[in-house]
Amino acid sequence: MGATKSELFSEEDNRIATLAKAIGHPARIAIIKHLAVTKGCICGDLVDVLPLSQSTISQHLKALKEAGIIMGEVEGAKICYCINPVTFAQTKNYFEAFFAEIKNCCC
Amino acid sequence: MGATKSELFSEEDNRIATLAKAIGHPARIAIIKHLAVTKGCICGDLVDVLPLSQSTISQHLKALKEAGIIMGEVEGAKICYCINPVTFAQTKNYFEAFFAEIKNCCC
DNA sequence: AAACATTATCGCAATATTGCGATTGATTTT
DNA sequence: AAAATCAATCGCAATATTGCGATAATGTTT
Repeated sequence: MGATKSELFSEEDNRIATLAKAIGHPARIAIIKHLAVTKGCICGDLVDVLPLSQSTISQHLKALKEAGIIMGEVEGAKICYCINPVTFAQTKNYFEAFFAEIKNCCC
Repeated sequence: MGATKSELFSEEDNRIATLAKAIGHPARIAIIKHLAVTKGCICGDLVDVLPLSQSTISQHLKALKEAGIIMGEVEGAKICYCINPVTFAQTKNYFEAFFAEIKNCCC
């Protein structure tokens, strides 16, 4: 196989897993942090800051965009990427709810 | 390639990425939730509850254990898995700090 | 219009992940 | 001791991810 059998799990479990997976790479963490500090920047800026090629960074941006964590706004030839405030707040809430739901322990 | 170049990123970014990655699968979310509700159970119980094979669930348990999110205690032939309260609290803190660090927006 | 800047995408290779059945090793039960 | 239970691991196949260079597509400058 190799593909996650997401149809076997709840919407909720899939949603938080998808968000966590999107965050689950150091480059994407670094991208999110940089977007937060700069309050939005273009891909080229990230290429200057991160030790990865342009095509690789573009792919990570795509992954974050598909998960709904960031968004891009066209500004002529450039695209200004920034954290999507709405969905990022939702993401935060999902994680908070998840961690609150656990808070138990142990054998 | 195919391998993440983690040596190029900060300890902190790698740590949260590793934790997020461990959580980034619906089966592992479901496992964590079940361990929380039952306050610990054996692999066989998870096999009864989840629509995956024993070997697959065993692998997911291994992944969660390696990330430090859960731990296993030998009880004769059985192994009682439960959330590791210490590291889980740390995980929660990491995510809280990460989300707090962002809380900005946008272009 | 030509040169340039910017970013997405394609094609490729290497590696990782997901999932399963079968087997193994260990403990319990009968 | 034999049979049964439990969970880890091996081996395999399918798919996904990571990363890069090259190219394409679009807009900007000169």
